[in-house]
Amino acid sequence: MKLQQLKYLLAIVDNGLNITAAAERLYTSQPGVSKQLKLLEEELGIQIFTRKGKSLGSVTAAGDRIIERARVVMQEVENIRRLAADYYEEEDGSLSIGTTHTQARYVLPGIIAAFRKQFPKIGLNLHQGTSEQIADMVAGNKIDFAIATGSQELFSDLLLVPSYRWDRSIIVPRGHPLTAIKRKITLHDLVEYPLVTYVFSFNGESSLKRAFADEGLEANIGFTARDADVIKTYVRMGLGVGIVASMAADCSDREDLQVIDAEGLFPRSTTWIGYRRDAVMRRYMIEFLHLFAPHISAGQLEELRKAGTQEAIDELFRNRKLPLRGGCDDNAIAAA
Amino acid sequence: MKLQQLKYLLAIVDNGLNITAAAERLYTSQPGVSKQLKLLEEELGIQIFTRKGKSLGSVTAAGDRIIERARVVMQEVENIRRLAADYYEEEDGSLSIGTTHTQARYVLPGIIAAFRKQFPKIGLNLHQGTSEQIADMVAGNKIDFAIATGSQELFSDLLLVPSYRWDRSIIVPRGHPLTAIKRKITLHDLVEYPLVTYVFSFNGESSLKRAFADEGLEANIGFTARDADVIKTYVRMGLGVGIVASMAADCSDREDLQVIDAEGLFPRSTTWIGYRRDAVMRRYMIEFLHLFAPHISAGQLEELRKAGTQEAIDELFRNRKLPLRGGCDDNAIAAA
DNA sequence: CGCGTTTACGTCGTTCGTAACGATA
DNA sequence: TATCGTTACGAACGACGTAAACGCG
Repeated sequence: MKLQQLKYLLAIVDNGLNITAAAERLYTSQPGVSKQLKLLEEELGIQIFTRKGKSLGSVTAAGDRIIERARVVMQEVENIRRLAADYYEEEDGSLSIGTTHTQARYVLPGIIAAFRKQFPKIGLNLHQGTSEQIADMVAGNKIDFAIATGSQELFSDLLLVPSYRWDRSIIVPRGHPLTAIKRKITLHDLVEYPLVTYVFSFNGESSLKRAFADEGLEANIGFTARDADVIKTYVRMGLGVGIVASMAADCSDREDLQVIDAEGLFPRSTTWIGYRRDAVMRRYMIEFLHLFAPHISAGQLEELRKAGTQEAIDELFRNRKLPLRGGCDDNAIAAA
Repeated sequence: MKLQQLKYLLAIVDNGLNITAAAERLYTSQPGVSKQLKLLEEELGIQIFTRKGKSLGSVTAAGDRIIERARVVMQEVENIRRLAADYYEEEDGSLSIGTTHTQARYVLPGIIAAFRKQFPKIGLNLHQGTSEQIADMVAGNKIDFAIATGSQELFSDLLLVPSYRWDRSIIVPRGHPLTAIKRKITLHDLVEYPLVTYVFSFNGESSLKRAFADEGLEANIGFTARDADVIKTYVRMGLGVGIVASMAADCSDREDLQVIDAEGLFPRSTTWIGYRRDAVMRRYMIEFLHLFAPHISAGQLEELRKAGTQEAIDELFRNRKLPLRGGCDDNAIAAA
């Protein structure tokens, strides 16, 4: 058995049991891949795939379990490489992050700037998508870190570190009637206007709807969009009252928009950062984690590295107060 | 990186950083091993070992972590082989068991006979030793199953399945004064005579001593030995009153010895069988587990296989009554 | 000088890519 | 006939073993 054979095997699986496609992905010849698969199957004495004529049909039961193990092997081999690169003080490497628009646009810029400064030679890839899409990236081993809010159930392969909490903010054009209200805004005030907010994801971003329902009200959702920038555009056009994550209520918006704090109106959300439980983290990855969640001490980071189970992490953060992220000011601080 | 390089690396480590010895163990030439190590270090860009002149001095910090990972890789490769062999219905394989004398001599014979009958072509290796020695066998990956009583703390690498419980028996030569006592024997009766029993292992077989101490008595330990056969020999010679595991109070002894039940006099012991948490079990291994612990149903065996944590197993057996193993009769039944 | 490692080198087995062939829809 | 996998074969590469050199105690 050779590592290459396992690599080829996984490539075949990940390319829909198409050897030709796998060979291309591997930058090698198709007969070579075919032959190595055959050798592997011969050595093991079993069929990993069923054959339909000459083509590969499906994965056998034995194949399934072997593929599972092969992935562990390749992951550990990758871990050995990472360990070595890290001890070598290798300045080579790359960091791939899967996250949502809000994080990518409003939270990460400052953090990434700091990271860049510290590790100028480390490549950075920002993959943007919905929670579901990020989960797919995790499954395909495309990203080192996932950053999202809620949807924890989609990420059972990852260890999730709660990072900060946030409220929503209400944004309206300057001079909007809501700005004339001197007392704290209530949900009753809001139902008077069409709301412009995020598209509800499949899992349950409907916490917004529920907040209204809990007071016996029905929200008047006028328009939903995937990201805060789009929402703001439509708010500027007078389509309604925007409700976005506070982080998205940027300083620069305040020229033509007014931001109204909505603390307490809606449940607080928690944003987490997750990493594969079985992957070794290189130094720069731990540093990134630290930049993103600076409330975690170096000692705790070390504990996290060893933890290995979500329960251990949850225990670490039980009764722990997470930082609260607001808009304008926080981002200014982070960028400095 | 090649699997062979990792294999060589581990062989070097397991042979005290002696490349020559490692090469012999691997049935290959010494320069070959040396070269592959060098190639691996070159590829990784780090030193795994420090050098004292030309000899290997010690393992570097990076090396330590790499070796750890390499062991996982090799274990998973072995697992792939096992899976394949199992699906192939391969009748090849071997089963190595590490256990104590009492099990090897009095409990396992019947079980192994049954196993042999079912899997005549599977090689069987019985390694006998103290708990500590068995723990070493586990560390060196020499055995598939460990069977012992107590000393759980030595086997954190294994998943331990509680299998049965047992009491001690008192054995005396025929006509011994103790046999004249018609009521149930008490510890007070026993302190009158020198006792012949097991050597106390380091961890705490002193449960026997404690049983006496709890009643304010001091046992008169006349002689200790490692196994019941030796103890019985000395009891026959009239050196004292023997206290052994009930399983060791064999039918055949009853010609010249008398066995007195000591149930309740001493705390009950639990014998467990353990296996590596990260190793795939072949079918015959699961079958052996079933033979040894027949109170576990097929469904539970499947659960055990998936469990992976000691907590899950403990949960499975919480409030579960384990079989109680006596002497003569039980063994006769098992052998049948 | 003995022990253990590395270097050198010839041999042999393996892998790889190209090209041709076979099978399937 | 287009697509995909296998077989065939020569070239290049890599692993292995022997022999010899090197370094350390």
